[in-house]
Amino acid sequence: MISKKTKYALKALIYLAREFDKGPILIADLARDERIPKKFLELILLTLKNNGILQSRKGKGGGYYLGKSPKEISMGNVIRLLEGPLAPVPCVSETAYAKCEECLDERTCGIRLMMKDVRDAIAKILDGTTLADVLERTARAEQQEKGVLHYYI
Amino acid sequence: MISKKTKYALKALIYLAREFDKGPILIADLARDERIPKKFLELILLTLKNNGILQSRKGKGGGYYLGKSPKEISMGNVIRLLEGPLAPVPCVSETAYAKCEECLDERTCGIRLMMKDVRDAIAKILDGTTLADVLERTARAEQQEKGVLHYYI
DNA sequence: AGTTTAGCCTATCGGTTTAATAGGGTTATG
DNA sequence: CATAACCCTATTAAACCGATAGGCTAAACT
Repeated sequence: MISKKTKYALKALIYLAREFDKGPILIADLARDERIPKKFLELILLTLKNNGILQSRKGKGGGYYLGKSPKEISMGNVIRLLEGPLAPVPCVSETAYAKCEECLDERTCGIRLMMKDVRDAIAKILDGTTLADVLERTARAEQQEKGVLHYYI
Repeated sequence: MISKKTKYALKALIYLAREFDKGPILIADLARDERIPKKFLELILLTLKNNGILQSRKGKGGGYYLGKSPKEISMGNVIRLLEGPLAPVPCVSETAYAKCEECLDERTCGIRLMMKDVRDAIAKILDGTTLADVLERTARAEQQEKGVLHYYI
């Protein structure tokens, strides 16, 4: 299960994507609208900024905004920043490989082979989905909901 | 990342599968051979037993053994017992659904739609892999290693 | 220049989870 | 009936999570 921190980050990014090209957004506004503890959100936005996902401006009229287009921000990238590697065991991670201490022979470990499949499946989806894709799916689902509502009323 | 507890469980199951139909195995032997803290292993084997994966016999000549054939033990089942739901967010879990507190409209949440894909991909692999499959992949990898070794010697 | 605004940074805290240990209790078998 | 071996509850230390506190720094407007 992913942490609240990561969920907050994703919600913040979606919020900022919706306001893309409309100038900086205040932490306070974002926190209020998405019901995220302000001080906690500060830390999250800061790490996103330090990793090139976001940019910021200080002082009056400042705030946070996307550092690049929603099409260039992959969910895999964001989740790795906040949650760590996608792999279920360190010995199959592509971005943060580490030997499993308790493993005797990594090359013939059956668990590892299975977990590699799992990691690849997760990475394929998360690295292949951009912030723009998430927005689009949301918009499509909203359209569909409206259609269903109309039908029943 | 999965916990040590789950890794220990998987190693223990593989060990017991190798000794399938050869009578009960002592916790102490398993702990020694797989380098798992004995008391910790006791708890793990107990929960596996309480969930029908293992069986045990008490008293002299006792020990643990598989409750069913390796072909009937799915990795998904085992991992869920020790690690909890496979889903990355509770709102897409099939076995332990729960509403995400912070979610305003679940039906149109783009994150949820993406996470559902992730869950399905993970579940497809883990529920589709049995203990017997893991043993077989290990055996195959060992054969290949031997072949490579032979070639180089 | 000075003041306000708003992000930047470090430290801390209570609560929960993880990994491991302790210490007996219970049950079946020889 | 003694003993081997599993069964069960409680406790611990360390790590992590979610959240908060409090000041620092930089930018902008007057």
